[in-house]
Amino acid sequence: MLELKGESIFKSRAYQKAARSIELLSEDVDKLVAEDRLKEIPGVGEAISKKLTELVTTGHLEYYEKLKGEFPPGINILMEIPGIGPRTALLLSKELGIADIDALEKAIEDGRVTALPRMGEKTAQNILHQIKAYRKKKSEQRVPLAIALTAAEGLLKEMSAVPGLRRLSLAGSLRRFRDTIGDIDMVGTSDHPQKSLEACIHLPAVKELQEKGPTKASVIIANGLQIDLRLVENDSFGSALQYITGSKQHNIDLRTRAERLGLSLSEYGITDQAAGTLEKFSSEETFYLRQGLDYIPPEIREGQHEIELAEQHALPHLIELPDIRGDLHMHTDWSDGAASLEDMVIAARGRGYRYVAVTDHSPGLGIAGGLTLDRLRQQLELISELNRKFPDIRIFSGMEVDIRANGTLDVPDEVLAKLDVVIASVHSALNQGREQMTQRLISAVSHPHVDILGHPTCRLLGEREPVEVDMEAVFRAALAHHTALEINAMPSRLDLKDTHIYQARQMGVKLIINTDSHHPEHFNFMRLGIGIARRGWCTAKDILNTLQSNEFKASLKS
DNA sequence: GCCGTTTTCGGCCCGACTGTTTTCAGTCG
Repeated sequence: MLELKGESIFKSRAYQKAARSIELLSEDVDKLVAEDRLKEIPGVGEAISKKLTELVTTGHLEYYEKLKGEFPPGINILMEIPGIGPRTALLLSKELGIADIDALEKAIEDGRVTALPRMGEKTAQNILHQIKAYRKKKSEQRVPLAIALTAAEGLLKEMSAVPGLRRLSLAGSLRRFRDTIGDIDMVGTSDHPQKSLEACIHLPAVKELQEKGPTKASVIIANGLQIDLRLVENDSFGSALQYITGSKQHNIDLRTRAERLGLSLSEYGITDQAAGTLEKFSSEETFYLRQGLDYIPPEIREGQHEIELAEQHALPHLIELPDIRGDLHMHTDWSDGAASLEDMVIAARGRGYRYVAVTDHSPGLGIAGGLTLDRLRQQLELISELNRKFPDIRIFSGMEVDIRANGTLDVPDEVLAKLDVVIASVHSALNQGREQMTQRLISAVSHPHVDILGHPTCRLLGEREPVEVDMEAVFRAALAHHTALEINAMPSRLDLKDTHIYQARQMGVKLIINTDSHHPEHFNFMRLGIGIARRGWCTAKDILNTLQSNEFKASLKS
């Protein structure tokens, strides 16, 4: 609305910057308001801090309501259509009185839109097309990371056969391992960019062409995902990959800093502004190095304080997949898993793990074939037997115990005491209020036999919102009782999420990355867990299952 | 509206693609 009003573009940009900072915050805004610390948020100054305070304390913002009153209704809705920005929205509203998408569709169909200045037939048809896509997309929204990753890797394979293509990499939010993905960005180099691009848009996977220029094309693939492909000269691959990987805020911070050094950054390289010369970079490492910065891993390029630390050579060494020595959450055909206990152990062993925990469901989850205590005793015998059979991997006994609505566990203490690893998780009564849920999780992590809190917020990406809970209070309790919090790497969960991981790690809470495997193939999910742990700035020492077997056992509470 | 080893005023990342005009505005990432 500020843009429509003709206010300085930098004013609306300031609000956007502040909004992004708040999204990345690991603390509650409410808390910062209460403690009068809003101005610590980058991009929040006097004015925005006042407005945030009003919004948080009253649930209402006078400034916003007043602003809204100055415009015809529906302008914001029009701007949700790709291709319609503030100028076009205002034009449509002022000239034709259009206030919603249906009216816009009608106006295009009867030719009123084409009659406007700078609006031709093609523009009108494009908007019509975008309206259809928008209506479809509204129900789909962003796609979970794993789905986009699988699609992207399939596509990379197909593209490796395209003639002329040399280097090719994923970029954008997918490369940064964000938990949900809007579209898939790729960067490549080619000896014949035009020809290669042409070949790419005709790949079997491509369903629809969005746009295509000499160096860039956008297509839609079969599952509805949009792919943006950019081709550059081989010499510029490093700067292009960096630029397209983002994030937006990271790039703005980087370029602002470069400006002070007399340098101008673009996807083509670095221009020395005094000399007017362009220097090209074929790798990201040299691109960062030229600016006096250490290499910054994609997962933490979010415009927090990564540039400052890269400048001081003080970035942490983030955890990597080979650091993981065991997986402590899996299900077998004793409950709802798909494979036998032995096959699951063999799969874990095949990945080079030194230890695993067998954690089938407890009796409370009848629906998931939860183990009766009698069956558990039988399983413990089998585990002893397999421990003798496979001396090169330690098999811990365990259970994923259900946290009842009142915070108690559905397995007696004397049984839990016999197990090596106890995970406690919420599976029911997910709609409890914040107070009650917080108390429930605190009871669980405070329990003397609970080693790990499983999938703490119970979210399912694109399906179910996280439970209402004061995570910081849960972190404090976990810290006090030496209970680890799980980073559940199942594609649909990724729970804890990145900002929670960041906060928990800073507080000193121990974390553990588990796949919650129900099938031997599921152990592959570990790399997703690693990705979001890296987004939370985790090093190997922040994650318990990087420890050696004996050290790991010793680190557990029980 | 924010922010400061150039600054409390005057800057604010930079370029591609489309469509409609004939040199560029609007939008997007």
